[in-house]
Amino acid sequence: MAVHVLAVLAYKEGDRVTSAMLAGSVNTNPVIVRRLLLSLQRARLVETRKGAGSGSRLSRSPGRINLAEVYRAVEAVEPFASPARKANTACPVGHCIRKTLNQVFASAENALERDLEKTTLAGVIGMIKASCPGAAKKAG
Amino acid sequence: MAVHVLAVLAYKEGDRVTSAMLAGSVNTNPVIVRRLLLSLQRARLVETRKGAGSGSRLSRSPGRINLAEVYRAVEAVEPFASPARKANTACPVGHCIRKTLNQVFASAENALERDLEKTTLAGVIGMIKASCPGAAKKAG
DNA sequence: ACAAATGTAATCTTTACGGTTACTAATTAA
DNA sequence: TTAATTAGTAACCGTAAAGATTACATTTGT
Repeated sequence: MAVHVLAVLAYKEGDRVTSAMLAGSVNTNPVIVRRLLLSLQRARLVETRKGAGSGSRLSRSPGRINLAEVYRAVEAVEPFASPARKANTACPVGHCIRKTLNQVFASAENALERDLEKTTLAGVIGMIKASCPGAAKKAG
Repeated sequence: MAVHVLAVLAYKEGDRVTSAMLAGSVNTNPVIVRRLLLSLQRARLVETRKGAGSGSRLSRSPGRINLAEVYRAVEAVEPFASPARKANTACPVGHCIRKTLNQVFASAENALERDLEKTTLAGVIGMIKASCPGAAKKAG
């Protein structure tokens, strides 16, 4: 969803867009969008102003925002499940596996982010326009 | 959890291990382990037999099972959230973004799996033994 | 002052995952 | 052949996370 919102903002080329409009595109509720925008603000990806006639816009050009930044901004939980209960420390494997898996998963997540870094928001917009002839220029 | 179970099986070097024993190491319920083992069986990573004195073991040597296979065997949902509701097709971005994001996410997931491929179960066991002096050889 | 937006809290629903119990089916061992 | 052991599986519960919704305070522009 984060990428969707940011893509709309990129599409609007710096115009301020309200959470209600963004919610309309994502087909969700403005409050959901605002909560997401808070995360994106913290990551310095968007700028938001309150008040009449305001809204949000990208804080950088779409070519200078890559999807790894977006991923990190909204990443809620680890992509790999950690068991709810602690492993049995009486078992030698259970006792020591956590540290090992953390290493392996950190490496995998790093590989994921390296790949996401290759795509910018501008790239996403380009792909959308290429794959969808109708998406010419700013509409609703 | 899947990696944990497989690590125990690798640690036991081909001995058959019951779901109750595996559950003991992971500190969970045998039924949970059995459900997981079904996925691993479908992926031809473990062999399981019923009956007294039976249980599960790896169907290949630990050096020939990598974590990408494990990931694919137990992968339940897409790692990237898809919105519950469909995007608003009246918005040009909403209309066409899904296909684009699927491409990007497929690439990212591929990068993830390429990285996981680099680690085998034997590697995991080696890391555990290295990081944890107590994990010498088969205990409980 | 008023209208338009965001920030934010409270609550509800849905979904996924793990946990638990209970039962059936298969296989081994005595 | 009988009994014990073990996996397969269904049914149901509890919990946690994400989104959905409503409501309200706060800020800002006209």
